[in-house]
Amino acid sequence: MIIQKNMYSAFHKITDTFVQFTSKEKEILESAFTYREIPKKFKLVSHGEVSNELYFILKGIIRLYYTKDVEEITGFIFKENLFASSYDSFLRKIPSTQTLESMEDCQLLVITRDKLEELYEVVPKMNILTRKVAEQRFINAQQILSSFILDTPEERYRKFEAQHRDLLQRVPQHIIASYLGITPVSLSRIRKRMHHK
Amino acid sequence: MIIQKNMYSAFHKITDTFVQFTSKEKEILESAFTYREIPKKFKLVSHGEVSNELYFILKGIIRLYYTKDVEEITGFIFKENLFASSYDSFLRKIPSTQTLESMEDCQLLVITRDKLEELYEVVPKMNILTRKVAEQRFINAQQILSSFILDTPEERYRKFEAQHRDLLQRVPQHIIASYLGITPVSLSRIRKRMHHK
DNA sequence: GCTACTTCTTATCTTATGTTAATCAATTGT
DNA sequence: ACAATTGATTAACATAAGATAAGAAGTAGC
Repeated sequence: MIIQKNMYSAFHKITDTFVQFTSKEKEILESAFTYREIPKKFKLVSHGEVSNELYFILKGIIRLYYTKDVEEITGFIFKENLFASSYDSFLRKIPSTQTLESMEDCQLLVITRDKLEELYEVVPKMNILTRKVAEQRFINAQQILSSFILDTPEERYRKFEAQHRDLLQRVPQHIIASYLGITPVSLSRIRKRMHHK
Repeated sequence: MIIQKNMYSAFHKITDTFVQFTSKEKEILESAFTYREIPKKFKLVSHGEVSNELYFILKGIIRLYYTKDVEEITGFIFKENLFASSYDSFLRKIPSTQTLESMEDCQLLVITRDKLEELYEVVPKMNILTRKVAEQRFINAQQILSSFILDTPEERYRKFEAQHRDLLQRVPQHIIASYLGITPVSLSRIRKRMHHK
C-alpha cells in the first residue's frame, strides 16, 4: 500500500461538512492523528478490552460485531470516510462488548482518547465536530432501529440494498444477514423470493 | 400543577453529570429554557412537521412513535430527567418521521433551536453538554439495537422489565409490545409463558 | 494442482410470531 | 349510572423464520 501524499484531504473534506476549522486548527488536528495500515481480519478492539482509540477510515471496511456463544453477530459495517469505534467502550472507558475487525486491508487515521481530550482543550471547536459526529451516528442508529421495529426482514434487506449497493459486492452475505438480524439461510430464501417476483 | 420553586434543580443535577457550568453560565442556561406544562395526549411534534424545540422532562412521560398505515409504532419512551426530541427533524430541519406525544400530564423545560444556537455562541461549553447527550443517546440506541439483533423477543422483554420496572406500571402493555417490536398478542403470550415457568 | 475453507443454496422439520376475531375487565366521559 | 372507549387475554389458523444438515461453487493456501 502506498501512503497518499494528501492523505488528510479526504479527512478534511468530511470535517468541512461539520465545522469550519482554520488552517492552523487543521494542522493541529493532523498532528493529533496518526496514520496506520492494518491487514484484513485485524482486530482493532476485542470483546472485553477497553478501547482507547477512535478511527477515521481512509480506505477499507471495518466490521463491528458482538459475540454470542460462538456466533459473531454484526452490529455495524463501517466504510470509507466514517469514524469507527467501539463508542461505548471508548467514551465510558469500560470493557467493550463489541469487536472491531477489518474486512479488507485498511488505511486509517487514528487518535487516542488522551490526544482527543487534549484537542478539546487546544481546539474547542473539536467539541462541535465530535458532537455532530455523535449526532449523526445517533440518527443513523435510530434509523436502523426504526427499521427493525417497522419493517419486515425483506423490507430491511431492500433498504440495505438501496443504500449500500457497494457493500453488497464487498461483504459476504452471511455478514449482511446477521446485520439485518436474520440467519444466512433466511436471507438466501428472501433473495430467492424477491428474484422470481 | 404547581410550578416548583427550584424547578431547575433537577435540570442542573443532570447537566452536572455532563459538564461543570459556572453559576453565571447556569443562569444563562436557565434563561434560555422556558417552562411549559402540557396535558396527557398532547402532541409536541407531529409526523410531517419540522421540530424546532428540544425538551427536558421534569415530570411525565413522552412517547415517540412512527405511523405506519394507521398503526402507531413506538420507537422510544422518554421519562423524567431525559432530553426528548425528534432529533433527526430538530437537527436537520427536516419534516419529522416521528410523533412526540405525552402519555401523562408533563412538566417540561423547552429550548428552541434558535436559542440553542445562540447558547453555543455565548456558552461554548454547551457544545460539550449536547455532545455528551448525543453520545449517550447514541449508546442507548445502540444497546437497544443490539438487543434486536442478539435477543429473542422474550429476552428483550426481560431486559426491559429489569431496566424499566417503573414504566411497566405507567405505560400500557401494547405500547411496550410495539417498542419491543412485537404485537400485543405476542407479548401477552410471552408473559404467560414466563409466568408458569 | 490439490486440499481445505468459505460462502451460498436448498430441503426438511419445528416453532414462535403475525393476523383476525371474540370476550372480558377496567377506565373514562357525560 | 350508563355508554363508549381502551386494554388485555385467549383461540384458531397461516406463515415466515430458526435449526440442522447436506451439497455445490468458488477461493485461498501450500
